[in-house]
Order: sequence, then structure tokens, then C-alpha cells
Amino acid sequence: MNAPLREFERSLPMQLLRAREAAMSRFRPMLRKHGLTEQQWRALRVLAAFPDIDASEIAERSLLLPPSLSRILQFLTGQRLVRRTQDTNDQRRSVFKLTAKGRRVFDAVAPDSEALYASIAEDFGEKRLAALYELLAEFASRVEASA
Amino acid sequence: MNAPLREFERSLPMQLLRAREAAMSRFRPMLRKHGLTEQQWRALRVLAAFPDIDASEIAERSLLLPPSLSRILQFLTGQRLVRRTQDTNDQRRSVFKLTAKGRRVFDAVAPDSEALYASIAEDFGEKRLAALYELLAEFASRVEASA
DNA sequence: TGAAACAAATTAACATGTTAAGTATAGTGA
DNA sequence: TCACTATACTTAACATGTTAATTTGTTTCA
Repeated sequence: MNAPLREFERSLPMQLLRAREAAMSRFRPMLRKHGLTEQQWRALRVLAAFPDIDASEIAERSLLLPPSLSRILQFLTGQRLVRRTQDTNDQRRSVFKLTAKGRRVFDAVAPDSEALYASIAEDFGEKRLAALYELLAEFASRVEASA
Repeated sequence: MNAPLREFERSLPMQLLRAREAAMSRFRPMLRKHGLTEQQWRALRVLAAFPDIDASEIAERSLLLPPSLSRILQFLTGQRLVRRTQDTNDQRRSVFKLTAKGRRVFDAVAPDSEALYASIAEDFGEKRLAALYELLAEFASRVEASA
């Protein structure tokens, strides 16, 4: 055994990564069948919930950096899943909205997504899932704040 | 307010991402000063703890996929931080070890890394940190297992 | 043995992450 | 009004993530 490494593998950033990987490894194959990446799906979910939203707010809500989101919106627009409109008051802003096709894709993926999430909740337990969620939210806000 | 999205932003994968981002946003600038990315540092840490380790085990312990690790090892070898040796028994395997230079870099970064980790522990609280760690470990093993 | 299955690592191709720099527009104050 | 600053993206450049395909070497077993 080696002390420095035990500490490393026990580190919180590594456990956060491992936990997320465990969860996402269930979602990615399903999304792939729908022709979407995880990040594209995150953007679509935000757009489904907030019509006529600008890029900055999509980025913030989907936890995607602006350069990544910029490319993703180009892809989604190219696929005719999303339509972009120029804001007439502020020419710098673009406003985005799901197309009918985009809405159909969202409606097709959402049930699969919810089913997988439910299976995770069942495997780990609703109660512990809620406890974990609360700790994570507290951690994020605490650590973000005093950066 | 919009129900579907509240559910989305409350999802565990998103909170795991947000929490990890909060933590890593403290580490990345420090690593950058040392000329390393987060992933290169993960590989170095594993190598510091396990001399003469093969690529598969580095990948597993650092949570890096083999293709990413392959590129990272090429970079680290090019920087003369790591040396590669062919396994004579199994010609498919390569075995890696930190060079003296690699060890010096590790020794330079490690204290900064530990200091940041300590500051996070202080901000969030040792006790809650331990509780969060345990929940995450339990979550990962539970969700990985029954994938 | 020798062909088939398996294993370790790499390469390929494309999407995203990360930081810095660039572009266009909007707001601000002397 | 006009420099100055700030905002909203976008582009650039390089590193990594993700899946599939390849390459090379090992193992199995008929």
C-alpha cells in the first residue's frame, strides 16, 4: 500500500468524477440511439423548458461553456432542431427556440431519460439520492461562492 | 416556472457536474501555472504512487479512457517527465515510470494541490466532506455494478 | 502446430473542454 | 459626440472525451 495514492483515489474530485461516470454510462448509449450527445441533450432540455432564451442563459443553465455551446447550437440549427432569431433590440443577442422537429426529438428522448433516472433512483434508493443531492448542492454553492 | 426544467436542474448528473466544476475551478489555475492540465496531473499522481505500472492500470486508476491516456503519455514522455519501457515478457505492454524531472514536478505541485484541497475541506467542513465522500462512493459502486 | 479468440495499446474521426483572442454591438461618462 | 468600457458571442488552438476500427502480440484449444 502507498499512502499518497490512497489519498488520491479517496479525493473528492475523483469520487465526483467516478459517480458521474457511473450515472452517465447508462445514459450515453440511449442518447446515441437518438443521435444525440450528452451535451446536445442538455441544450435541448433547456430549450424545451425555456423558449426564446438567449445563448448566455442556455450556457448557464446547461453548464456548457460558451464556446462549446456555440458549436452545439450550430449543430442543432444545422439539424433543424433549433431555430435562431436575431434580437432586434440588442443586435448582439440571438434567441433560440425548438422547431417542431426539435420538439419531437425531445418528446422521444424524454421518456427514455426519465426511465433510466428512475432505475438509478431505485438502485441507489430515493432517500439516499435526495440526501446526496442536498449535500452536492450545498457543496457547490459553498465552494463556488468562496472561490 | 416550468416543471420539466426544474426537474432537470435538480437532476443528480447536473449536480455532480456542478460540484466537480466548483472544486476543479480552484485547481485548474494552479495546475496551469505548473504547465499541466488536470488530466496530466492525474496521470502523474498515479505514476508517483505506482512505479512501473502499465497503461491499462494507469487508465483505470486515473479514470482516463485509454485513448486519452495514450495521448497524455506521449505528451509526458515528450516532456521527459515519464519514461516508457517495453515489457519483455509481454511485448504488448509498456511500463511507465516517473523520471527525476517528473518527480521534481510532482514534488512541486503536490503541496499546492494539498493546500487547495485543505481550503475546500475547511470551507465545506471536514465532517460533511466525509459524509459526501461516503455517499458518492456508495453511489458509484451501486450504479456501476448494476449497469 | 495453427487458426480462432482474446488482450494491450494505438489510431482515427468527430464532439467537447479550456483558455485566449477577436468581432460586433451596446452602454457610459466627460 | 466620442473615446472608453462592457457585453454577447464567436473563432482559434490545442487537449481531452467518446466510439469504432486497427495493429500487434498473446492465449486457447481442436
